[in-house]
Amino acid sequence: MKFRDTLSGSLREFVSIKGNRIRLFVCGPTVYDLIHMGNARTFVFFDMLARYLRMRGFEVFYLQNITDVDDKIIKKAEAGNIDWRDVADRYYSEYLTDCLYLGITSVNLHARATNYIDRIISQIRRLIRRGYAYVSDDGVYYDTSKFSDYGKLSKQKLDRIRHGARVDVRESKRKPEDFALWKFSDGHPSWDSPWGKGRPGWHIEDTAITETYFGSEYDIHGGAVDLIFPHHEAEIAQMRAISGRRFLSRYWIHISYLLFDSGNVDKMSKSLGNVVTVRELSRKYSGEELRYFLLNSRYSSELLFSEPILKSSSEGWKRLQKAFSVLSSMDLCNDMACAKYPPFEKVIEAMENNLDSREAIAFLHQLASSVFQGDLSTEDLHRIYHTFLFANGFLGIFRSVSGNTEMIIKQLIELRNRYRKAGKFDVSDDIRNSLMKAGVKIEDSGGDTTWMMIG
RNA sequence: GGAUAGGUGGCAGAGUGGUGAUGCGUGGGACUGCAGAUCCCAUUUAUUAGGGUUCGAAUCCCUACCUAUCCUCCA
Repeated sequence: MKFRDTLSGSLREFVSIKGNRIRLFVCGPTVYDLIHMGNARTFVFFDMLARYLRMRGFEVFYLQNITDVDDKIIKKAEAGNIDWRDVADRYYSEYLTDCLYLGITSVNLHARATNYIDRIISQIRRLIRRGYAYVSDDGVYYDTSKFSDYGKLSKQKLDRIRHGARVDVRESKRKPEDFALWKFSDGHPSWDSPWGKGRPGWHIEDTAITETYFGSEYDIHGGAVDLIFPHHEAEIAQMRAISGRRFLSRYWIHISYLLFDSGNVDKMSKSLGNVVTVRELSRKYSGEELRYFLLNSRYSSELLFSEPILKSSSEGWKRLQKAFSVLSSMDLCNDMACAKYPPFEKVIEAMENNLDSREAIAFLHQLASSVFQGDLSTEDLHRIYHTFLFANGFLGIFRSVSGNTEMIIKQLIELRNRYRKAGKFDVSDDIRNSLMKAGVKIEDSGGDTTWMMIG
């Protein structure tokens, strides 16, 4: 398997550090608001990656941090006159709700920053001892001039950077590119430290968390492209200064932006105020539809979003979902591992080539067409069904229902067809409407009636 | 000013040297109690522009223009 690695800037064959065990870390949200589709793109992608790796036989420990102490959380708490912990708790739980909706099931551990204050302090102490950090009048800062590889990930040449291009430079820093490890503060929240009361800087929480579970080096670090500089640059500087190793993470995967076409085309972000939340969309679209839209693109390319675009994507999703429903109702072998009918290699080939989920989806569409065209051998049908099941294991784009529900639906459809044959269309239409209300869409074609879960 | 990724049909979006995937949309036909879906056919010269390399370029090189993003809030 190969994918684009940010540090080397090229496609690299993936080799794990320790056999079939993979340690994956992905930057999670700052819990001060609901997540939007741009956030979802990153989280859905890494969910797919973790699931895929597991299906390929790797044992993946997927760790994600939750930033639960941050200026934005504090600001929100002050504005609403509530405790900052309540803000963090609430939006953490909203985040988990959205993840559930999006079918994100692969994270082993969500690590909340405030549970790792001791480790954060320990890391800062080690950085100061090794001469990589200094105490200033408003906090403890990392001295970037001591770390020669600073800027390597983002390919920035520090002498060419325009300081303060967007954010004012603090005078308490020795160099503009130095970053805060600890911010002095008496208010809430604050913790005691050897240098004074305060709260951690943003970058140090991640290395504290990864060191706790992974040690100083691990396999894959993921996030969106806006975290490359300075966040991930800072993480590398912190951990490598402490460990003396060549790497923090062996591979870096960055997800490109979701652009929002709302008249102007910009990246979707809270600070630009052009967000569409997952919660909002959940009223009109299923989590599977949203996943389909997000995974039907290459992670390394920008993806354009607008409601009309999502809607047309959704039409494509319905076609695939229908094919899946048809296959599910055909009484085919359910055991994906069954050696007699292996899934087509094409799906794996697509994924091995830079995690190209959109190529996998395009192939499923080809299979769907052949299913609709008919004239397939039983063996082909088995293999196609297994390919759908296999792909769905990591794509998570198809809906299915429990055996009991399925039985009831089938019986209702049978009943409806009896009324249809008898010409009692008012009754049969009532049954169809009732099923529709329950999210079951049925269609008559030829002599058969097919059904699928929608909405 | 520096850096990164791009510019492909009406729309979204693949494709790194050998007539351009896939989905949506549009027009026509078949099927159909209705609805919907599906199938068939069509959408006939879609690769930002201009140069260059090559038997051959969306793909490699150069120039220009354009878009998004980063340069210490950000998924």
